[in-house]
Amino acid sequence: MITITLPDNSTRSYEHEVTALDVAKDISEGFARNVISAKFNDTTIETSTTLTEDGKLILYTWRDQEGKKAFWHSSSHVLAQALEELYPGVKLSIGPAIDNGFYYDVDLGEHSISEKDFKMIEDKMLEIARGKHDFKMKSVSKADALSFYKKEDNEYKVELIENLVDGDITFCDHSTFTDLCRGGHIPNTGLIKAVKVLSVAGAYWRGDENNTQLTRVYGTSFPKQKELTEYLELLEEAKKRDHRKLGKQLELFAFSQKVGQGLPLWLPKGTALRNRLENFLKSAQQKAGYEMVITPHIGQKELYVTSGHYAKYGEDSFQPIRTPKEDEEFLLKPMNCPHHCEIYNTRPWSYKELPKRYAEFGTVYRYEQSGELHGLTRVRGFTQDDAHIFCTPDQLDLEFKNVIDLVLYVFGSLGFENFTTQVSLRDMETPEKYIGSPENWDKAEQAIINAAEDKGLDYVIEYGEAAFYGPKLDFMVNDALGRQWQLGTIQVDYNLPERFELTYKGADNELHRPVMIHRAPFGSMERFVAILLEHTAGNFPLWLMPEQVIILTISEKFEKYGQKVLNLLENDEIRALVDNRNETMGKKIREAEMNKIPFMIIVGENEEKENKISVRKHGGEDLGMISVSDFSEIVTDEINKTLKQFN
RNA sequence: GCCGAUGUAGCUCAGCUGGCUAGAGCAGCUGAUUUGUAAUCAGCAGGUCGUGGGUUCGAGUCCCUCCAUCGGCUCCA
Repeated sequence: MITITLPDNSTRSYEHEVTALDVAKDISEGFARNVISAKFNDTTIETSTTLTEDGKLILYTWRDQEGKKAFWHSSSHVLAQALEELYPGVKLSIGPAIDNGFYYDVDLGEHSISEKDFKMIEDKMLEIARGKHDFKMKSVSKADALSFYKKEDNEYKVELIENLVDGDITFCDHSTFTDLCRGGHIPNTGLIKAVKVLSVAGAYWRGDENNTQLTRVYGTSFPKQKELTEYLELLEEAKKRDHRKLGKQLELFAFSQKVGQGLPLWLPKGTALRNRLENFLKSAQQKAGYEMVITPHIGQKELYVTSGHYAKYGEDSFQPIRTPKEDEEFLLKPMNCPHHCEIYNTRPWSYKELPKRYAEFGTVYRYEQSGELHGLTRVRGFTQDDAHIFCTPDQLDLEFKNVIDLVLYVFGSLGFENFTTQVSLRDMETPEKYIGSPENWDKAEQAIINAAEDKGLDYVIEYGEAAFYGPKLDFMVNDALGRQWQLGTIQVDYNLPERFELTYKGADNELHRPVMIHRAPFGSMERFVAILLEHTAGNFPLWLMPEQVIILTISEKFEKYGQKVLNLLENDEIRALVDNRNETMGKKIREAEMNKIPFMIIVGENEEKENKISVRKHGGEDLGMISVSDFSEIVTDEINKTLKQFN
């Protein structure tokens, strides 16, 4: 007699042992047909797995994330089989499910795959899928598993198996194909009705660039052709929100081969937008007790030797600038903190004067590897909305929490609701990557976790993601294609204060070390604007829009009236321009729509006669004929709705 | 940096297996039109086909170098 508990806490008892699928059938035949994977007592199992003891069973369909995972994991097996058949001698390594599909890393040996081959791979996969082969798990001894892959001369699988415990090793078979596998499959290959090979890329074995580079084949699959088509359409839609495309279209920023790669040029409209963002943060920071500072773009090499940056990045960075003087070297600043430390050091401080909060929109230069550059999200010259807070250890907790509030205020004002917070800690396995004492690291890491807890943030901990001088609390936001980017960051640092010998006089009349918080709510102006573009598709909050209103004259005869309206709007600090070109209304509206201008004002004979304006919102909504002052009120209200004051 | 792909006018794209002065739409300029809610009409101008080299009687098209861009990997102070 075994008792199975379902997610709704209902239970079902059976005289004999049953499979997960049997339980599904017991619930309903229709449901059972849709069940593609299962978990038993929090362990992923096959739907065909026999349950021999009491426990909690969760059954998944395609609608569940776990179901999709099993579906795509199974699809990666099919991909691997197709690759084995098409490219004899191929060596398999790993092939997991990912967010929207799966990949398989393979060593192709002599072969190579390019886009031309995708169709052939897809056809082969579908051919295998149509065979409706069952996925069957079997236990294998470590010795047998090793000899299986040694026979195939597959050093990757051998390495994987060598790290596994004998007794825990399982293979999965379907059709003529066998793979080392932990399990979690759909019942058979026949459920896979639509497949798409999306791209090929190089990927280092075990993610280490010193290892062989394998070929990674990305794909996705669906139980229905229609769902694949919809997914591909979604990808096309996302491309339209690509900040690189919108940035060009809306004339916000540009790149020039002559200037150099990764060095963005901010165009007038982009600069207007960026300045507005900066002013927004400046005013919040002023209220939060920050003081603005300005520091040079270069600093003596010695400055970065002191900070530790030179030892860490010197070789792989922009090389020192030489001067006519022997042995004199300057570095383009890769960050602002050393400069701010030296500002702190210009005079002695009493604990009564702390915290000091130095803020600077500081432009920094980092020699990112060429393959990593990406639009405005990863560049070689960028401006951080940087600040460094120097405080006593007692003040750290409150200061850190206040910074969290500031970041949340910034994100809220810009409509970022779907962000995730990540506590980035050091990797204990590789202490050589970090500077500073373990005690200080412990303190800093604990301070961040405490603050995140107190603020009720829903955070994930990532080990090995810390900066080399300290742990971080990062605010992550996705771009249009779902790639995750770090925007806001807050970091606790006990190390630079030591390296720069920062001190303050305590109540005990002794010198003490301050603690330092590095923080940047936007992260960088470049990346922030990029992600904001992708989120809003260029329809920024009204207060940020470079152009809020465009006045369209019906014909050139109404230019005077258009100018009059413009002046009235300017008096109310509304940013407007007049389109008095000799073009049709249809064309002017079309262009204003494409330029994403939030409000279009149409002026002609009727409006002039009644001393009013006709208003059309971006997107087509008609607000009818109203007075300029009523319109100003509408604009002001909308701005006040999104732009709250910080306090 | 590594793997794979791409690079034709300001923008978006055609140009088949190498063959006569490289095409289109939009944008620009000129003129006509004076316009009522997503493209008025006509004309003109605009490209040493990313760069440098090679193969060939002949290269936008084939090969190599470099540069830039795109998708990944690694990296991300």
